[in-house]
Amino acid sequence: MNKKLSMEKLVSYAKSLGFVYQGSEIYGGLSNTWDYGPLGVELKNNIKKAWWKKFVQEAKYNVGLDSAILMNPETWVASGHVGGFSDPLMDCKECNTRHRADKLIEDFTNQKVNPAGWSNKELEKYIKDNNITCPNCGKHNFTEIRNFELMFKTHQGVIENEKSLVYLRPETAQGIFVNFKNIARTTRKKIPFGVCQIGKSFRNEITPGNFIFRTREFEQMELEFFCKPEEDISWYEYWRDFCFNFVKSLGIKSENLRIREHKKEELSHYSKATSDIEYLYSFGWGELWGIADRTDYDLNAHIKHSGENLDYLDPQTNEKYVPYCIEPSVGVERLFLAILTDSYELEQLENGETREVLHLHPYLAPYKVAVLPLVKKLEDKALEVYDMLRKEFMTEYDSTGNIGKRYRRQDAIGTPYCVTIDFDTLDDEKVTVRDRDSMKQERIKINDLNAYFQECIKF
RNA sequence: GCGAGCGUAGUUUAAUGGCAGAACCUCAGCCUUCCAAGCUGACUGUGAGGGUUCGAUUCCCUUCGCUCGCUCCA
Repeated sequence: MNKKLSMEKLVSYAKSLGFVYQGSEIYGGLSNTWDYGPLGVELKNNIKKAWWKKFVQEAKYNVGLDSAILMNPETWVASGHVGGFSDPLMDCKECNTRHRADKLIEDFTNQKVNPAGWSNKELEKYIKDNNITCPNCGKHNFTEIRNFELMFKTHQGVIENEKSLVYLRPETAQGIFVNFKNIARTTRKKIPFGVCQIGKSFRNEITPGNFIFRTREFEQMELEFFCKPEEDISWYEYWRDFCFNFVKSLGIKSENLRIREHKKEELSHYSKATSDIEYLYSFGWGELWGIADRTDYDLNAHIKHSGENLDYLDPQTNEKYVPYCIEPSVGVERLFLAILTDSYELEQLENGETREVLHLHPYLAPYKVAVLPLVKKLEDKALEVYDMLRKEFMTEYDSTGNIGKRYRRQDAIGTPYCVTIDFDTLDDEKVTVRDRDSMKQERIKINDLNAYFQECIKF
């Protein structure tokens, strides 16, 4: 049975093999940034490729998009990200707990006072005048209110006085909503249809952490699926199941996955229904994929704010309406972490030794094949095979140490197949193909290798 | 951001107010005909900055980073 990797072990494993390094390490690092090494970037790219294949190429309803990270700031006013989402927080200096100023007042007055819309000065004054105490320790000794701005800000324009404030997008979804009309017109798609996008997003999370699970810079893979308002629930269920099956098809074990339906109280302001696909990470169950029924909230918000008409005209019924939107949204890094955690095994071998194996789906594996001469004398022939294979696949070549050691090294980075050149190869043009999971071996003609591996790594 | 804890080679660790040691990894050479063999050698470290001291990896301060807890997560 697969023993769960501790996060500590996973971090050093990922680092020492070249999957994930700490960001800016030689300068002492930068909080919660991680760089993807030669193996990490392959795995990450393969995850994205797999998603794109299933959600864009194979799903007949969907098309792709790559919208800009920097958007007109009005976008974020319309979406509600600017304005309603910076919370006035104050810390109790006595017991070091943190509280929302408006909530302190509401609780203190039993909802008789509604501080919504108050300025920070007003909130602070009310708390001081009424001697509101900390609900945790009962003392009255707070810091000043600090607002937590969750969006990254920067400026566009090189000349100081022409600089205008812009934000780094906190979600890719809005890029899709503002292009709704463009896409509907140019693709001639009819409802229902969806738009897929992979891209970086940025959030000033207050509490990042758990390795790459929550970072301030992260990559999302989002689908915004537009449907008739009355069909939202069935499409919501359709995509939830679609996503769940996708995760399983990547090789993640079912017992480490579950679907959790959000209760009414936890739903966000825009959502009618949400479920999370959760994975059992080393720190416990955590959200992997969120599937939300965003209703017509976003398109309506942009209609109101921009004044543009984003109605959809149904060509059959001549009916005009604003479509509903189902959003499955997954973080690439979270999927990466789940896959890495799930595929790791410290296997007990019959001879009493152990080997570390990453049971990655061959489609996801950074290297598909490793070419290994049995001994150094066979390098010339091995390099010929290497030259041939690396035109088709990510291929590794290794001739150091003994053959067993090289097999183990490939097991540890998840390479599904090793090709070994031995002395018989020189006579019969056949090589030994060794399978990572079963450790079984098979003789195959060099000329048949490309076709053989092509079949093996299918997704 | 606050509180607590922690930072020694790529990784795992030992030790010390007075030469920082090991294992694994990596690299080179020898050897090696299918699952981490062996031999020889090499590289690499006290997170950063400042202070106390004859001398600091060790004590003090600052800072950066990591972990845990609290608040937040559109």
